[in-house]
Amino acid sequence: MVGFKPLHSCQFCLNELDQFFIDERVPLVYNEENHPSPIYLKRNDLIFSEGKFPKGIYRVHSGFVKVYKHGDDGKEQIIQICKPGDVVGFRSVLSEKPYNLNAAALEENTVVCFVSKNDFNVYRETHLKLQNRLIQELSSELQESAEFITNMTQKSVKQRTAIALLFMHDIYEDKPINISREDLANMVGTATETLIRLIKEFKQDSIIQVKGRKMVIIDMGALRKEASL
Amino acid sequence: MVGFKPLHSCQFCLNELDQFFIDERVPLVYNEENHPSPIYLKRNDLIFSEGKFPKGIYRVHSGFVKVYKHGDDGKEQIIQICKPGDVVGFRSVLSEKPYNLNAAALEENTVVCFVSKNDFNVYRETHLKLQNRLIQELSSELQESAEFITNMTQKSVKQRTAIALLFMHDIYEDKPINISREDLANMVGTATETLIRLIKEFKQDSIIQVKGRKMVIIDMGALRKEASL
DNA sequence: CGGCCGCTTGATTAGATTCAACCGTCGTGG
DNA sequence: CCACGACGGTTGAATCTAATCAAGCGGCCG
Repeated sequence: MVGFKPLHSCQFCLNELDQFFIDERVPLVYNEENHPSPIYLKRNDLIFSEGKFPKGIYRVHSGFVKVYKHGDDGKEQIIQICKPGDVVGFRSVLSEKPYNLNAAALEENTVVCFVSKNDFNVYRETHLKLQNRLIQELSSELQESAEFITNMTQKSVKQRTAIALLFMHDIYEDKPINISREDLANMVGTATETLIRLIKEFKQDSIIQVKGRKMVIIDMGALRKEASL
Repeated sequence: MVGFKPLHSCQFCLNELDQFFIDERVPLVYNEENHPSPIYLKRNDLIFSEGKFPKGIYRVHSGFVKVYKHGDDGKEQIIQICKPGDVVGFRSVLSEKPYNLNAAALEENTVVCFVSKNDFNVYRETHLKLQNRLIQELSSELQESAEFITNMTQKSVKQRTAIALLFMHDIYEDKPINISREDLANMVGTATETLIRLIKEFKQDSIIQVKGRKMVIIDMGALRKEASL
């Protein structure tokens, strides 16, 4: 169960694409107005939103980005969390369809870098290796998506909460997990109140430590157990 | 809400890939033992299963194929339904990872055609247009997958049942929907008993007609309404 | 004819949502 | 400087949806 990838992680460490960002001098990159500067974001600042046509792709420089969808009642369902180095928004560029998701900063002081659709496409079409790598990456993500769907439909809220915590622990690389209860609930796909009660349970069972909004996992084994059964 | 694509449909009507199947003389195609014959399947016969490495791709010739994942408790979650003309199993070939899903015939007398991984890859690498088309297709499917996830997490079982019925109606092209209650429940992600009760409700509300296992939608408008709210 | 499988129904239970209220903190404006 | 309000977090109680358990039905096949 180690290496279990519960929620989509936009793990975009493609050598070929990294090369692209080096070639294009990211992160000292051009923003949408062609100014050579990164984009600074506050918590919940939008990067792109549903229905709009993509102008380019965004690489997370620091902080985290949530990619989510609004349900009918307005509740957010978080589909993926992107961390520094990940690229967000490229699927819509590739599919040539409008965004069907929203992306926003998960944390204060998130910085992303913009690369125009055109620059990306030109590079892409002249680097066959990248094309192949993209096909492989997209197929993998599609495979993971089936995993994710099965987790969401078949696991209990408690299991999903455990999975989300393990995922965030990974993302935060052993630093305390710092995420709003609401965002975490939207990852898990449950009500905020329910999530809080489960966090409390895990705390009482000495599986995690909670200080304010920050959480530290102290018993990985127990949490993994909760996640799978 | 028309054209709403609730569950993944492996809508693989890529001109370039169709060309491939013409070139390769599918459906009079080679099976896994290199015999020039299609594969005949009974209901629930496996086409491929989790953990195995892909040997090639399969094109549905007649009948339907379900692609599903086993949850921890053994319950199936159906991820997609493939109809004649659709291609199944190509994602694992492209990602170069083992299958993480199972595929099986949904109906008696389902026929699929096999094309070896090698034939597919050779063709693919010599037809750049197909490469681009694949990237586009995979990205689109990934976008749809977000839609699907949001539906599964935020909609009620009743709404999801309505969505599944609309989808099956589409698949069956106005012919009566013919699917086991269990399979339908596994599409919706609910217990068989719950599904049956909802079918009964829709029947009592004169939204569908039920004759044995076959179902006909008689009030599309009402069903669409149920689906979205 | 018997037994199995898919389908159906009823009753009970459990898990999660919803509603309501309260607390503490932070930022803003009087 | 303090008061106020907004917001995120937390708790309790009531409600509801859907799962589970149990049982019966009908048809089909061996």
